[in-house]
Amino acid sequence: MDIFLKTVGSINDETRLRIVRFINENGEVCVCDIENSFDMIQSRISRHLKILKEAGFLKVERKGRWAYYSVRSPLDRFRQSILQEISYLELDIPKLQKDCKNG
Amino acid sequence: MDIFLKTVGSINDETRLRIVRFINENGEVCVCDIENSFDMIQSRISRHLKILKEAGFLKVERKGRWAYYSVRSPLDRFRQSILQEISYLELDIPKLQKDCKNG
DNA sequence: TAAATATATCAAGATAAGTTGATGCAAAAA
DNA sequence: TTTTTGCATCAACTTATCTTGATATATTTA
Repeated sequence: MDIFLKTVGSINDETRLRIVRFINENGEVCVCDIENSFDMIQSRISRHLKILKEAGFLKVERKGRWAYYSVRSPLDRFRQSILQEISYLELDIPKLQKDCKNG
Repeated sequence: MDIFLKTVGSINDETRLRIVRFINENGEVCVCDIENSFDMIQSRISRHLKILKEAGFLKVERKGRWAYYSVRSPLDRFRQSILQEISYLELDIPKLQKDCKNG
């Protein structure tokens, strides 16, 4: 039950809907990619990434000083259906801005 | 997007999970059935029923002074998958107590 | 018509969640 | 080794949500 509430709680916020869909559409991105693409301060983004990760939607991989977030795979049936539902929403998803110094 | 947030927001609360599953398992029940079965005050129950109704999970039918709530039908695919997921949860669902004077 | 019953709603207080700015830390560059 | 960069976390504040008790309304019974 707690993990269920964590899961639905994680998608009960427009900012996180936008972030998780951005990552779903763009694949692996680092925090500064998100920071550059969305107009948000970094602590805010880190917070939401953590929530989405702990809810089972995202995974992180650290390389050097970067943290790369992507959609966790495989996703269970329920989270898949949620992601699909999110993909249908009218949301303002920015274009990926790759201004970080990670090539 | 707003209706999506309303939908996931409505299931982001343990009390509502218990109520919606109770109704799903018992079919049509009135507010006082829920009041008698759960140990909750009536205003609290009414509030949660309203939220679940506005999120598209429940419907009401008024007969005399009673308001009968049941799961809305047909339910779209997404809400169906949510209800199914809720049916798997470890939740304390009371037995139906029919102490109201509606037969 | 008066009292009782079933439900809805509102205001006030309590609790939870989101945003911001500051700070800490580790890896890489100078 | 000092500085810079990328990220995480914390405290303070703001905003949203939940619970309760009081009250309102409508329907039924006495």
